[in-house]
Amino acid sequence: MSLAGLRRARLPTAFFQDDHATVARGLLGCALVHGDRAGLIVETEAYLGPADRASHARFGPTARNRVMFGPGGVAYVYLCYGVHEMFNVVSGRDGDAGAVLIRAIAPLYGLTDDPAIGRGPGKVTRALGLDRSLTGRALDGDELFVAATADAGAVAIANGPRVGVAYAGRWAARLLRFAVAGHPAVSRPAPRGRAPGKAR
DNA sequence: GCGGGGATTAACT
DNA sequence: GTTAATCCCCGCG
Repeated sequence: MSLAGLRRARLPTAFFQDDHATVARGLLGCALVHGDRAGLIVETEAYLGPADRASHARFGPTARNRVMFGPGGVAYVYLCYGVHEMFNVVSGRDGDAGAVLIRAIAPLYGLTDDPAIGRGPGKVTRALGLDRSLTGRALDGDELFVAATADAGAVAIANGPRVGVAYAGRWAARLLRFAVAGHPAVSRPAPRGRAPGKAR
C-alpha cells in the first residue's frame, strides 16, 4: 500500500477509545506514519490508570502525563533516561487514564530496510522523527496518523510481561506486552506467551 | 530547592 | 555482564 493509500485507511479516533489492552493488540500490524516516513507496528505495551504501579498515571494527573487522563486518540511522548523519546498512543475514554507504548516498528516507507532500525522504543522515535512536541497531537491528522493495513487483524500475537518495570510489584507480572509472533523487528527478549485470537 | 531514579541504548570489559 | 550518557519528573521539606 502506498503512503496515500495509508492516509485513506486512517483509523478513526473511536478505535483508540477502547480497553487499553485491546487497543495495544489492535495496533499490531497497523502503520504508524509521520510525514513521509512510516513503520509497521510489531510490538506494543499497555499502561493502565492510577492503580497500575508501572504506569505514569500512577502519580495522578501531572503536567507531564495529563493527556493520559483525557480521551484516547492523541499522542503522549516523554523523555526517558534523559536520552530517549518514548512514543505512546493515549487509549480509553475520557477520564479512563491509559496509553499504549509503541516498542517496535518494521520499516515501511522512508526508512532504511533494516529490521533493527525500529527495534526498541527509543529507536522507533528516532527512526520516525517523533518527539515531545507531539504530545496532545491527534492521531488522525495529515502529518501524524495510524492506518490499518492488510496485516492488521491477520497476525499471530505473542504476549508477556512488560519490559523494565520490575519496580512495579505485582503489576510487573501482568501480561500487557504484545508482539507480532516471530517478527524480526521485535525487541529482545521477545515475549513467549501466546495471546488468544489475532489482532483486531 | 534537593535528591533519587527511570516504559533505554550503545559501547565497553 | 556492566556502565555511562543526560534530563527532567516527582515527592518531600
